[in-house]
Amino acid sequence: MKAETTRTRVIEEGLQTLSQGGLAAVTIGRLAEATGLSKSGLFAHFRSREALELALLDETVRLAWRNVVEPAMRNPEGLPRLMALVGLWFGWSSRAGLRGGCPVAAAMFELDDTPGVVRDRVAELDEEWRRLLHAQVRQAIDLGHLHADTDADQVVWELRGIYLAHHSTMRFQRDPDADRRAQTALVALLQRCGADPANL
Amino acid sequence: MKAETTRTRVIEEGLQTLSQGGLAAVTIGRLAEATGLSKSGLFAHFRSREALELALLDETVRLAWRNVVEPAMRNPEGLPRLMALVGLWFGWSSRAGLRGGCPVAAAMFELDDTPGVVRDRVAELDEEWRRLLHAQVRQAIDLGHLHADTDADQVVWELRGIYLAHHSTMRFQRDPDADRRAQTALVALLQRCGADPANL
DNA sequence: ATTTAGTACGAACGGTCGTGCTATTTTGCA
DNA sequence: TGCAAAATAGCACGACCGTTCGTACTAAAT
Repeated sequence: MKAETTRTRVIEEGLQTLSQGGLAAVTIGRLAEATGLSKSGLFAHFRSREALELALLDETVRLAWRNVVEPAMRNPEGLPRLMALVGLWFGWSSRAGLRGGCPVAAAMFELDDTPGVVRDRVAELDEEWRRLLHAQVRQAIDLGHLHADTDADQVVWELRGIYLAHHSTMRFQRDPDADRRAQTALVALLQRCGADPANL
Repeated sequence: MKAETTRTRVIEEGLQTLSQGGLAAVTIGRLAEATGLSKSGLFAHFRSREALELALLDETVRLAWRNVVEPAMRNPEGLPRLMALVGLWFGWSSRAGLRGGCPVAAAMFELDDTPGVVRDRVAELDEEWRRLLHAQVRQAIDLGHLHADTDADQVVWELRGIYLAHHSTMRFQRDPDADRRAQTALVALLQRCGADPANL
């Protein structure tokens, strides 16, 4: 099964391209050249461009899980875990070794009017992520780390806003202040929900 | 000068395409077909694809100015004008007659790793917009509508986050709750800066 | 030892892309 | 009304797109 090696190489290379230039930049020709394969040789591994894109999304999930979710889950439930999760989330793609930005965020803006299987998958990932965030906020509320009347959905929504602002500040403006600004916004959001400032 | 008419028609059609599918979707062939021109006939108006893209960005600015900035400026200085500006900003593209999302927001995510004149222009627009927002926040502070120690840059940064979250909620998830969530976040942000709740 | 499956290649397909060059039509003015 | 100029069409180009095909070579299964 030498294919596994090759496939992995292709997907790793493709993930970098996806991260830097979005889905549109992942063409079979360029990917073949970058990996030293022929177009048809590479194509045989996926049998369609759509399948390649889905494979790349899957790999993105695995990467994010390893780099964000798993380490965050090692923290105690409630606010500490939420803080860890969000802290690992913001800017995770560079720490995961990607030379560009978050593939899912980019895909969301790229596909907002392009129906299809890939868009559907991205929507799924986004929803799963929101659910994960929601669960942590919920737990923080239940444990009394946040006000009982906190609107968890609103908190998740605003966290996404901070993430997107961080993403675009970092990747488009290339302003490293993004981290500080995001941290400030995060602390303000959680304090508004009654978090003890000492735990932020 | 029949050209003016035709050019206007092309740009209007192109703006819809740009709004719905991003810069990548604006191809000379498709645009020619949509306007009933020949590829070369349309091409003659702009002499390069880059020039066409820049022309579309210019038109976006004119549209945003008419639909967002001008009406907002008719409000009294300080917090009222800031509130009007932000209110007109969120979701402005649909109210301006575009069938898709904000062209600038989409371009920012599309071009984050693609250097060139177009990217530079988008960066300029983004910066000008932040300056405009900043000026309004600044004025609200000077007029005592917001706390004197308010960090105007931070406010602008978070406003952008709310805008992006609103944009993606509306256009990708197609969730009309976006308006309510954005309003909630906006009110919270301004209250944190000492705005009188009666004026929100 | 022979068949089978996996892996990769080169060539070619119909399309679309942006961009030139040269006609032809249409327009606005003397 | 005639004519120069402006506006548009027609056609061709090279490049790249995703995809298919036929064909090797290799490793595993029979």
